[in-house]
Amino acid sequence: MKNIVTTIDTKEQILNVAERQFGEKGFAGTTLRGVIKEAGVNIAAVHYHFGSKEELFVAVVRRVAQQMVPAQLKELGKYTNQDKTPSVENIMEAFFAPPLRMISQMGEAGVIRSQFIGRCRAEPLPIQRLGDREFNESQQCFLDILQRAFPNQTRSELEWKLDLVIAILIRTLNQVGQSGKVMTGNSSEEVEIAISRLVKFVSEGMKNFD
Amino acid sequence: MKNIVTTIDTKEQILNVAERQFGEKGFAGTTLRGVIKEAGVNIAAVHYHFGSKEELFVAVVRRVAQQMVPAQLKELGKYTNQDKTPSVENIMEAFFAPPLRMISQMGEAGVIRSQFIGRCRAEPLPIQRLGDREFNESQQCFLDILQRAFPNQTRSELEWKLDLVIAILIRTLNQVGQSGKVMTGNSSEEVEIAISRLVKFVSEGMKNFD
DNA sequence: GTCTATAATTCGATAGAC
DNA sequence: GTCTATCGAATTATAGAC
Repeated sequence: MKNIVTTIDTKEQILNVAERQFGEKGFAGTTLRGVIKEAGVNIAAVHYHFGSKEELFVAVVRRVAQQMVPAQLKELGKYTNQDKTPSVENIMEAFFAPPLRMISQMGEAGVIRSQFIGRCRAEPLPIQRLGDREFNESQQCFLDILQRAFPNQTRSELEWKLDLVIAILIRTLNQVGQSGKVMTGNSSEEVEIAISRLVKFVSEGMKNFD
Repeated sequence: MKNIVTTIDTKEQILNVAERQFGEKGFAGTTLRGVIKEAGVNIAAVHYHFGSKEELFVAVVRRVAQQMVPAQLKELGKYTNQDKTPSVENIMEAFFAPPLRMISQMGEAGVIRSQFIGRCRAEPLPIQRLGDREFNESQQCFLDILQRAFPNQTRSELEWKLDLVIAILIRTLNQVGQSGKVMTGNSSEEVEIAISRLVKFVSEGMKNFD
């Protein structure tokens, strides 16, 4: 029988530090040597566990997406599984709330996560796609339900609007990553206020159509 | 008397290529050797004319800001110099229109410029500040006039809203940098349509207040 | 102003002992 | 799985001839 209580294993330790440094300095600005120094592990360990710098980045992205995307889809599922089409306010709340609540509950790790998620969309193209592949799984679902809510709008119209809503979420996450606050603070009440502000900010704009 | 007709001088050639490569690959992902290779100049020329990689980046930012910021302030000046406070639609158009019109008129160079401006806000922190210093000169002016238009809203409320509007502009510029199109195309009619869509998308959200 | 040559680091990745 | 040692390549920056 192996040890039950053990120190944080090397692999997870590397992932934690890599998430912070990729988020702070970007992919190109991060060096494996900087990661292993802060993680207190050997340089060869990163190649043993992940293979390369790029595969380490993908591993970090996967770990984040596997927590965030299901939470968004579950929240959205509340509305897709009934006949009545949800209001745009419902849809927007299902979009903003899961990542912001998750991050505020994570404390300091949530600040790091915010910065990493924001950085993913800011990466130059070959790297950015590595993140998009994992995160944009929910995007199609939101587009579908938006189409039901707004049958008068074309698909391409809803696409550029959702794209701007994503930009707003990413910017909000970036601010969390830099200030540690969701607008005014990090308590659950303040996070809920921020969510409702964001929903109000974008909902009217979603309703317009050409 | 010197030559009137001459080849593009080294300094400007470096700036042009650097703007493209910084925009495409970011600061950390761009190498001086890559720039001088594409520019067809010698590696020593960069240090002779600019001093260092970071100072070259600042020089590119300055050249961009010196064209964009005055255009925004001039457009905004139409409304600040009269007693009647402008509508939020007027203010938002003064914010979106100058950069988008400028870029669409620049053709291929405008696509490169879009990508660079978008990349500036995406840079990790020490580099990002180099850009903010030059671009955010107009931000305070927009905040002031928004405060006149919305005396019921607090300063901090207007600040996070303007921050999100900036994120929307940056995202739109990023899309131009990747697709070459302002939403649907690059003709002046299509650009004007895109501007009015963006204005309509954000204006209602600006009017809300707690 | 422009060039060659090179200094001085630093990078990702690997080989091989344990 | 973890370590040391190191390879080969690439980086910014500079020195000095022209």
